Amino acid sequence: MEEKRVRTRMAPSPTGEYHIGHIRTLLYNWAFAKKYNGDFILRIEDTDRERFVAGATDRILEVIKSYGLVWDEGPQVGGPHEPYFQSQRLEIYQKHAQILLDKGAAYYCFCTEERLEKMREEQKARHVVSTKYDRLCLKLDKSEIEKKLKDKVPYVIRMKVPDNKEITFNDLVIGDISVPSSDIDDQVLIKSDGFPTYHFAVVIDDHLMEISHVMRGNDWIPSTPKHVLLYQAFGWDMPYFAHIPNLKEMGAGKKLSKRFGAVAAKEFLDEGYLPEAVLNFLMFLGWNPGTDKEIYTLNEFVKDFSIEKIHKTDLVAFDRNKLLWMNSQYIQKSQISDLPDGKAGLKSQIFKFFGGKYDAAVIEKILPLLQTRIKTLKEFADLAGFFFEKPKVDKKILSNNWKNHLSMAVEVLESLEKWGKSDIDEGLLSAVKEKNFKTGEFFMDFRIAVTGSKFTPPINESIVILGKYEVLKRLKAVLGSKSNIKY
RNA sequence: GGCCCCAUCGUCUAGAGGCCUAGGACGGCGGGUUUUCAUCCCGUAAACCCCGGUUCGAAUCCGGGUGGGGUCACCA
Repeated sequence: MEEKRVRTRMAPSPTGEYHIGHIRTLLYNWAFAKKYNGDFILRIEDTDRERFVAGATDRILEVIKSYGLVWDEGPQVGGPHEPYFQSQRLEIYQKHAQILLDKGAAYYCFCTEERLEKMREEQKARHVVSTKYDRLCLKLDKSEIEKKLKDKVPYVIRMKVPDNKEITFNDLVIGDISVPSSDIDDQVLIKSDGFPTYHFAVVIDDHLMEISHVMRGNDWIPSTPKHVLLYQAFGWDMPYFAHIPNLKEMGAGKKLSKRFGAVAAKEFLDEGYLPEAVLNFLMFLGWNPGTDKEIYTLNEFVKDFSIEKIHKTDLVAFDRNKLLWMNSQYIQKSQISDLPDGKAGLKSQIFKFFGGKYDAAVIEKILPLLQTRIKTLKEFADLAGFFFEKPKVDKKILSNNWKNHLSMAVEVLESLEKWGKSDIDEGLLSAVKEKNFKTGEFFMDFRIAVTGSKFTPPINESIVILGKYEVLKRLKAVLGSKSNIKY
């Protein structure tokens, strides 16, 4: 038997911002295709004209690219199965609906939404276990149908679900799943606006685009039987299905919620997370190599990823704490300068993140002091602000002895001939000893006077970069405003 | 409610009948290094949902219960 070429896909709907969970699913699909030298296809499922959001497609495409993931076929790049927008494939769906109609596997339905609503209410009132279409229009004979069609009565096309059939399919991560056909509604295939429903379009496109593996969130499990039925009605081979655990918020709640932080894929980037770090974090949400290795590049992931290793579980918590840790790992290990291959170093990333607000040369100089202290790019501003602008100093947080401390610092630093770290260390430390200051207390006052903060990078190393003139200016400014106080 | 799926530390997970006194990582706690904050290092607490069965032996297999989740649209 010939093995099918591996082709996976991700099919976003342009109904809003791209969710971080979608990036995770996309990543798995992408990696699986790459692992087997297959193709990863991107398809836009824009069949819902009511929820359609203008510009959403472009934004989705942008985010995916900003995470460094690329598709082999799809929008912008094209491919052998164009078009990749479902809204441009309407005739294809119509044609296939006709095939099913001819086979008796589908039928016209002229019921109005009002009637369907009423029908469901009645079913509920009678405590029917699960509401389903009552197949009223299945009783229509040919002439009635033709007349309604001729009169342009709005209609949908429904799938005719076989009676008393056990629908079984194999899921690569879950195993065999089977559902009685009596539990499945006569699904709408073509909506009254002529557009296909998701269930119909997805099956046709996956088949036509020769998708070999369908990997998606496990919330799709209940609708997979509908798809199976469609494959069978057409007489097509089914792709392999693999349903992966969905993401949930830590603690209370289920879905990821804005209440707990970023949700949209783009937000994480805006908050100063590195794409590689987010991806690395995402890899482990439902998958594990079975070793202790946790830091993974994309290439390593492609190599080690396998569907067998996907965790067979229901929900996976999105631990923002661990993401933060992961990001800090990547920041710490980042090269500061740009790499020879053109990959942006930490310096460039920070420069870009803040839109050029901070001078790149200064960023480069101070980064060694900050690399172990920032967990996101955004935090750079909090910790490094004093390098770029004069801080506000709250004198209330200084020690009682602050004036003596700062006066000594001015005296010592002013007399320094060389402005190296060891010169500063030695000068200050010996003076501290000589004057019998408490080392910690002195340096804290000194730190606050120069930076305005109690938590900073190493102070002596910082002032080396800040420069003698600037440091003395800051010390004198703090002293000066209080110099009229005499003891 | 019907149907479907799931069940190991707080979290992500390792674990495919004996290697489990259940391992790793994040987080927590304690300590060390340190002029602050971090980093780094060391240590520590913390889990097999319950009940039956199979077996010489079960976190691992089977059954039931309980709990959680998903889904039941002319949305995807």
